[in-house]
Amino acid sequence: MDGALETLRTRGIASVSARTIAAAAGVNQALVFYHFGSVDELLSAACTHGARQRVAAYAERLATVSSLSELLQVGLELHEQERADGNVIVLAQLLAGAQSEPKLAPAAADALALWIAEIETVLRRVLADSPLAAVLDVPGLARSICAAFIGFELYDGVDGDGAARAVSAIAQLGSLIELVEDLGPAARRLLRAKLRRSGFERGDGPSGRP
Amino acid sequence: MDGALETLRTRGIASVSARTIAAAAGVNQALVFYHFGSVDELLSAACTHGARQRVAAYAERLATVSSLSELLQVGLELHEQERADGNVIVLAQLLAGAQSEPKLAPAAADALALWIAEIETVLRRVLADSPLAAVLDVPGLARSICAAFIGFELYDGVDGDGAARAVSAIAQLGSLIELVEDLGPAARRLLRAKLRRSGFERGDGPSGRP
DNA sequence: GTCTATAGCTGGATAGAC
DNA sequence: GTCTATCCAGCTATAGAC
Repeated sequence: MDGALETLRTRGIASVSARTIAAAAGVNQALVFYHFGSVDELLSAACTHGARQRVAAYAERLATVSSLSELLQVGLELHEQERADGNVIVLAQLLAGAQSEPKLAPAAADALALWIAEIETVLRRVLADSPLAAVLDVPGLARSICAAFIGFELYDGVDGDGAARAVSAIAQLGSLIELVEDLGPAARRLLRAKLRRSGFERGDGPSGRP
Repeated sequence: MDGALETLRTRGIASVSARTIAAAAGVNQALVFYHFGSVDELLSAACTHGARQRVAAYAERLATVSSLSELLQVGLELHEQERADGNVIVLAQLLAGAQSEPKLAPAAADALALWIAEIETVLRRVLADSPLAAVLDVPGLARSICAAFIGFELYDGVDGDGAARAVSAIAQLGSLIELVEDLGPAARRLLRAKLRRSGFERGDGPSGRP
């Protein structure tokens, strides 16, 4: 599985094969089929395994987060770490492969779900005593953050400078959201009205639960 | 080139080959090498061509946009249209391939640059008489939007429901930003101070130009 | 469990007929 | 410009030795 992740990371979904993976792992190609049945199943298992490891590794760090800007800071750290061990890019490669290979889709969705659940937990805690908690769709935001992260890592692969600029712009946006958090109840009512007028007020989520 | 885009869209970067592309185009496989030299060069040319076409097709629509929520609306339309003709997913596949095949990187970066330039123009116009124009990094935001869009489309391929929820959460965020736009100069000063305190104030960009 | 060997296929790329 | 024919490398998957 480590060989599979390494191959996905360094050679991409297009170059992944039983042979390239076996070479990375220093074993024979036939073992892929003996242990996993097919290359797709190995990729699925490896990706789930890798995501579990990485999410667990970040869970401790994320548990200390108590504000949006801190969460943003962890995101920047994760982005930095990606240059070294590239776990998000592995997920991106699996997602790319899953678009046209349905066998890979469940594993990709599951791996993403692990990250989403973690982000959702943090987000809910961070927004707990914020006026935004009642008005924002936290599960939707968690999904957005994870999806966007994938896009940023792919962009970083072809234009590092551009991606760096994109990341810092998002950091600014985060600060902006914190500013809104600190506004009084009048502005908060204005926000709710505006959201409702735009038709974006969600029908499900924490406040709508019976 | 149309055959290349179609193959990239329906079969993904992992299944793209001179043979599969030629079959999609209804021609012989050898023509790929006669006209483009290699599969990678064909993919690069096709992707640039496709991006030019799509950006041009949306330029007219984007020129009518005069607010953030309208821009958001166009984004939602584009996202819907992707289900039918899937141009962004082609870009995502090329980005995935470019991570480990440097020959594809320039084409992927160029295609993205076309979208970024378009979004940047709209963003600058939309924010022209907003207090946010002076404080936000517009080029960085344009890059963020494009990168995030890529991630959303990939996510949509493995979890349509989750992606839909992510998209509507972002729509909420857009409304939130508009709210901030409508705040008075006091809140604006507060925002600037907050950004500066966080160390996120950009050193380059429109306001810093001599 | 791990290896070699092999079948049968698909891949990039070229030569050469038309 | 487009085709057929071809080379050889690499692919998945299996059979069978150890």
